[in-house]
Amino acid sequence: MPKHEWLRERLRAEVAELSPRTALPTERELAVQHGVSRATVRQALRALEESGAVYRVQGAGTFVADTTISKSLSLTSFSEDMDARGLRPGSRVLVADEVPAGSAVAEDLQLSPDEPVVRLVRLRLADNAPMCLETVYFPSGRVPGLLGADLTGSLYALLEEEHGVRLVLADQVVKAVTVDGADAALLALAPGSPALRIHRIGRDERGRPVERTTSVYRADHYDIAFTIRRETS
Amino acid sequence: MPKHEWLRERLRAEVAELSPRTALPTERELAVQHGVSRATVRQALRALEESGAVYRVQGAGTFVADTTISKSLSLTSFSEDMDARGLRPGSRVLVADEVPAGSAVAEDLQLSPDEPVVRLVRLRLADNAPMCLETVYFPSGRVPGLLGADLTGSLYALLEEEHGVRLVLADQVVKAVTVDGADAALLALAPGSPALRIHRIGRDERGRPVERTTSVYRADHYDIAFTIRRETS
DNA sequence: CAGTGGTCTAGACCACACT
DNA sequence: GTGTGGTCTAGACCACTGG
Repeated sequence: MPKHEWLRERLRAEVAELSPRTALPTERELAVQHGVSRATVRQALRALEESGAVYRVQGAGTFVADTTISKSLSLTSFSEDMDARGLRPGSRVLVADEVPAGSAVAEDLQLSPDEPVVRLVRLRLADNAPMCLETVYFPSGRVPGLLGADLTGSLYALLEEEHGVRLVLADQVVKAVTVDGADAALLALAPGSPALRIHRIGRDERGRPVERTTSVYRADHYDIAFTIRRETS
Repeated sequence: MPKHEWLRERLRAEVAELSPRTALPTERELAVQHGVSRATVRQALRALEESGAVYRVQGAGTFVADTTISKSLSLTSFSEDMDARGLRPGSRVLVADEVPAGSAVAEDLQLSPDEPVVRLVRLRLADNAPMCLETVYFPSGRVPGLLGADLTGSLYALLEEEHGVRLVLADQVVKAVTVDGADAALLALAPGSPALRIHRIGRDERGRPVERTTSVYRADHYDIAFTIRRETS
């Protein structure tokens, strides 16, 4: 483990025990205390600042931040998301097949409309209650044999372990909708109930699209909480 | 202007002209070319990587990223948000007064329930059409004289210029709702229409809460688009 | 294997905050 | 003024990619 990571985690633990607005030792002191250079200290502190654990004031010092939600929005699978909320994730696979991409999917995944894609429609459960209706498309070429695997769990783990596909980036669009008809019935909602629709294009480390997901979440049991920062102008 | 910022903007402009996956010069070459040290080059490249303009592969090089939406979600005012969408922002002030905080507002702003807060309810317009219904609370002590100012424009600019309050951080919760009654009428929507409710606690550079806003956006004309990253594990 | 980005060092000077 | 974080340098070694 690199020194800056080690130091970051060590400081993160120490900072968690301190009161907000307490001053940390100076960067030069931390460098001496932990036997590293000041540049390494700064790399560790930069990460803590980005994660909202501390703030820095030029000329004054580094201080413990006020307690906040401070979950920056990060790319997670449904399973991970539910785990973080203390709910047990589950799945009911409604559709699992291979179809031509079609124009909309092809555009999102940067394919030709007649190229094959794996389609997966799942009802996602939290503590056995319907939470989200999810439709996922993958380029067939990136996930050979996927349809033969167990599709009830986390696809992200499956993608990484079985197909060497790491999702590291995603473009998302969040919108409010109302659900009707079959969707409402599947989600155990009255027609006209509000829901969050999240459209996502997941990408690998090189920015190539590898996943296109549309999720519809029950509004009564789901919201999105996160911390945002102002652009440094 | 620091060298790393100058270099970052210079590289950002150059990168914009190149095709995705084109390799940039090596860090050592860039250092020589621009007469700076490699550490400075790395600081500039790190910023470009964070903003999604390039990606780096250890052992291979630095490359131009695929074109994506790549707007990381950042803290913006309604006015700035509409400007970015090419719409002309406007306001109709419905309420502007001072009231006791009450328990809910007091908790969010870390005040006592009987401390005074400035309350502002505004119908926000985009190209003169209703877009969003917004209720804002400020601790009165942080914004003396605010009620006497022009409240139809950007509050963020007003806060910074008149009161030295810089919002740099916000905790947000996004939820889907349906609107009814007076809210629906104000937004020119049929009762039962979907809407995005955004609850925000804005904070200054030290993490102290200075603003509490609840906004209800018309779903038919508003969504949230942004790019997220996977936590580096 | 050569070359890349990732890490780390020891030092210097600057801009800013506080006293 | 003194001390802080912010910037910058020149150099070194490591881990990884790719021919």
